[in-house]
Amino acid sequence: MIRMSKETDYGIVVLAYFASAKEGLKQNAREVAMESQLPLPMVRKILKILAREGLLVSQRGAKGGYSLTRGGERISIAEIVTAMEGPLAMTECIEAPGECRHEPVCGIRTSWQKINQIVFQALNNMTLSDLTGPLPGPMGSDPGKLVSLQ
Amino acid sequence: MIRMSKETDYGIVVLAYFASAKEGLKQNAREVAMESQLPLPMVRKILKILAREGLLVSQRGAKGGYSLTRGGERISIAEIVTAMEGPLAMTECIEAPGECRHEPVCGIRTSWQKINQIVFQALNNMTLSDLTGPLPGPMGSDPGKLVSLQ
DNA sequence: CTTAATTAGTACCAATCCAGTACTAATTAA
DNA sequence: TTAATTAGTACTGGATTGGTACTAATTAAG
Repeated sequence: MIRMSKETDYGIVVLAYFASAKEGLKQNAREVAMESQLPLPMVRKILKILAREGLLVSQRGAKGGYSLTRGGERISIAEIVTAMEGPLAMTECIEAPGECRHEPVCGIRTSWQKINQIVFQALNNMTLSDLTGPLPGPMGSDPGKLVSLQ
Repeated sequence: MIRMSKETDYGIVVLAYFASAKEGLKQNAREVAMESQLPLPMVRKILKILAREGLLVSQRGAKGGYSLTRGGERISIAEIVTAMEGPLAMTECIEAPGECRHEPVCGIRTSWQKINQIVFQALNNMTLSDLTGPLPGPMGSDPGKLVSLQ
């Protein structure tokens, strides 16, 4: 199954929450967990990752917390996915070239790279702001470009 | 990690093999396993699924085997993925609406549907023939359309 | 200076999922 | 009738994942 891990899914939910809140809002893990209805230990784990990867800035100590490093319109979904789970790699041969023992006789590795790239671009064309914008309705910073896909 | 399961990956490899062979070629599981360098039991399993899902036509009994039901240019990658693992669902709430307990308070489910759709369209725009075409070099029935994505 | 609150880092665990295998039944060419 | 082959299903060991626990480092406030 081609599926987002729950961790990544939650990461996007958490970031969408920050993006939809007042610009520059700082909140601690407990507050984020409350608001997003996600388990606190999980939220802690995710916030740490997002801070380490530079999508959130953290302040340690009492009255500490997290806030977005940039506006939601400047954070793509692809970037979040990459932060949570490393470079997008839909097959083993994308992530670790040379390790698949079929690689020498596999005629479609080049094609996998293209498929991977297409999916990446699709995720890269959507931003956090697109998620938190007015719903339902047209979405995306450039919906026309996306729709032209079909 | 957003990754194809090995089963799906192998399914695409196997189908690409059929598509690149002589039009209408019929081969049994053993032959396919030999050619594709994949484990025989796995190949058997995959061929069964692809036949059940209508991408391959099977002939049972001695001298039986499998062949493509259509030309490779009429089989999309999205179709293969769907055959191997059911409808593309990047999150639980896509596959089983109503089961995620966060759904009532989740502000981004509609967006997930759009992301899912974009990825699907990306995979739907690429066919088996695109995989087996001349490599290396430009690929796809309409490379320009794909490239315009960036 | 001390304390309490908070993030950072790491290690851990149970449950689920997945790649791969095994076995039996049904079908068919010879 | 036999041998070859696909159809269907069940099983398993190992990897992955969702989630937790614990300790160290940092900092605001009294």
